[in-house]
Parts: sequence; structure tokens; C-alpha cells
Amino acid sequence: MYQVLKMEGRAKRAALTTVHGTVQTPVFMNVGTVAAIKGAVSTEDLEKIGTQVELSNTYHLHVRPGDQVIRQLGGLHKFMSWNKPILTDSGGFQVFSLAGLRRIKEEGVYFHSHIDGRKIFMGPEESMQIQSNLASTIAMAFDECPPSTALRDYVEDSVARTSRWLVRCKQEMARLNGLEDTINKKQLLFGINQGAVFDDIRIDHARRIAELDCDGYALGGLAVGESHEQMYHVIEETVPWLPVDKPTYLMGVGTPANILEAVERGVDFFDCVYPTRNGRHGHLYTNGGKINLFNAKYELDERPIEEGCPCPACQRYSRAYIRHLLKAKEMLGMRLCVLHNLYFYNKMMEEIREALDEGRFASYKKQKLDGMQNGKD
RNA sequence: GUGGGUAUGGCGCAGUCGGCUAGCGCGCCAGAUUGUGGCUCUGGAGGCCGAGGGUUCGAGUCCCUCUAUCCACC
Repeated sequence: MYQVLKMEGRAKRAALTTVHGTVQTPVFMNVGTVAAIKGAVSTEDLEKIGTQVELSNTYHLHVRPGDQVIRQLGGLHKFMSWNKPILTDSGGFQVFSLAGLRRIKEEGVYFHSHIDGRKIFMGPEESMQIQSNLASTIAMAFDECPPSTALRDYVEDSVARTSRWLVRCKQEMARLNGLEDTINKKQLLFGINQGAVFDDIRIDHARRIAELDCDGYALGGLAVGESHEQMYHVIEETVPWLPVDKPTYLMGVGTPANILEAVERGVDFFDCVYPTRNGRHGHLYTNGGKINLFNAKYELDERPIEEGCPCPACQRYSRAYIRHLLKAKEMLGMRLCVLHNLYFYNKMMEEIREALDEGRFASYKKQKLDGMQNGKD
């Protein structure tokens, strides 16, 4: 059940109750593609840094260790010892990101595994079956994510196909949720809006999928090369056509500034590899903007990453020490940086929720952006 | 002491029969990265080529002396 608790303009403060607990939104989902947050971060760590939802990937887990293996082990929650919500991405994005290794047809997509090169077929039904085996809390529809540079004709065809795929996803998910031996019979399904940067295609698609009564809706195909202005414009134009009483998820986005802008435009679910990937590369988020711990100026810096930050890294380690760990390629360096970044993101979302609760999101957003040098994080 | 080898940016090296602004890897200094291959990419700084002399239009490349260092033998 999804309940909108408060609105400020189009910005939503809501709560999504699932079989794995309630998610307070707006929320940032922490990305753990292969059922692991990269950087040696454990589920215990996630509990400490305020993670509400973990995100894993259908395609990656299908390839290794195999969704049948995870099913036999009782599903993802039991497998990775995480009892809060998990969202699984459908594998659709891999159609886009593994371009060159795939062939898209009406029935689905033929891939080559990036692990061993073997040929794999995945269509809407297969994606739902895999996600059902994984038994995630929320499954994503199987879609195609065209590049931002795709021509209008291509995008129209692609979006039409994604719509047909969504119908098949819904039917298959309903069937799977009704089976006796399905692990999570209340698995939710989010549909995905596409249309590149063509407003009319986006809107037409949004209206069409809104009628299908999914459990939530995502904006896909953004932050794939277009400008920030184009992305904000698409969000602004599209979100009003998606049901306000359903979760709205902006896939793969983004920087703290991107998130603040999107919350203002009505988005309440996010995920992004930035805090984890950038953390592994020593790029750290602070209220004063992003810093690169590899920079020589931190060699003798005894301060924590961020003064006053209660995260496990800032509680007891200096920038100088963490910089040394990173340069020495010690795992602990990456781990501490990833923990800090995820804490920063989770904390920012908490602040956003508080601001919305108190009806002061607009001023919070301005203050946060100003602090981060007007969003140049 | 004798014989042989080697000296080129922080480290390891390439430089063909002498020929334009001396390259490469790592490191260093910066910058990218948006539903993740702990990757990758893009820039940048840094060298009077061990020292001195000679041959030549021209020497990192050839010759002589010296120095340092390595190996073997005494």
C-alpha cells in the first residue's frame, strides 16, 4: 500500500508498505547489482547507515549465480541476509548498456553473457520469472532503454514495443504470484516510461501505461547523455501524467542536485551508482560539495571527510589515512568511502523527508544546493 | 687488481645503418564517469640521455679519458 502523507507543490512525502516493511519516501535505493554493495559493504553496514531499500539486478544474478540457485536458497532476502525491501532491475537496461552484445526482437532480447560469452535470451516473461525466483519486493518491467541520441522513428517503435512488453510483464507477474510455490506472492511490479527526450512520446506512453494499474511507475532512459536541463524538462512534463497515488521512480539518477530537482518535480524513488562507484574512486560527497581524496592537498589532512558526520568513516578516520588506503589500493579505503557516500545520500533523503513533513522543502533545497556550490557537486 | 657488462624523467626500460620538437610502462598531478565489469577514458607536469673531451653538417647512438655500479676471476 502506498500512502501520500503530504505534498509541497508536486513534491511528495509518502510511505510504501510492502511484505518486507514500509519504505519512507522520497528514498534513495542503495545499489548492490550482484546482491552485494561493491566496496566490501555488508548488510549489517547497510542497517547502520540507514538504508531502506537494496537494489539488485536481474540480468547479473541470472548469469551468476543463477536465479534457480537463489530460489533454491529461499530467495534474495534469505540469500543475502537482508530482510528489508529489495528492488530488482529487470535486465532491460542491459539491452542498452551491453549494446553490441545483443539483438532486440519482438519476443525479447538475445544477449551474450559478459561472464562467459554464452548466448542468453530474455523477454518479458523470462525477466518476470527470474525476478519471481529472486523473490524481490519490487520487480521492474522488462523494457528497452534507447540512447539519448536515438532518432524519433526508432524511439517510437521502441516505446511501442516496451508498452507491449509491459502488458506481457503484468500478465506473467499475475500468473507467477498466483502459483503455489512462488516465494513472494505479493511481488510488486513497476512499469517503465520511455521516450528519450521527445515530450509527446513520453506523455503518450505515460498515459498508456498509467491505465495498466501497475504498483508504481518509473522514468527510464534518462541521464544517458542528455543535458540536465533536458532531463528536468522531461521529468516535469511526464510526471503529471503518471498516477500521483503510485510511487514514481527515476531510474539511475543521480547527483544530489539531480535528486533535489527531481523530488521537486514529484519523483520519490531513486537509485544511482554514483555514491558507490565514486566512493571506490575516492570521490566523496559532503555538504560543501564533492571532494577527490586522491588530490595531493589531502596528504596531511587530519580532518574527517566531513566535520560532524556520524558515519563509520568520519567517526574515527582522517582524510590523510583514507587517502593513503586508497592509494595503497587497500580494500578498507574503498569501504570507508562507500560507507560515507551512502550515508550522505541516505541522510540527505531523510532531511528531504523531514523538510517535506514540515512544509519547508523549497527552502531546504535551496540551502542544500547553495552549500554544494549551486549543485556543482 | 684483471676481464666483461651497464649508465636515458621518481622506478623499470625502448631508442634500428649517427638525422626533424628523445619515446613507452608504472608512478605522480588533475579531470571525466548517472537502472555498476573494483573498470575504463581524457588531459598535464617531469629528462642539459653519468662527467669531460673528440670525430661529424649533425652524437642518446661512433672514438678517448674519468666516475659510478653490477657480474666473474684473483
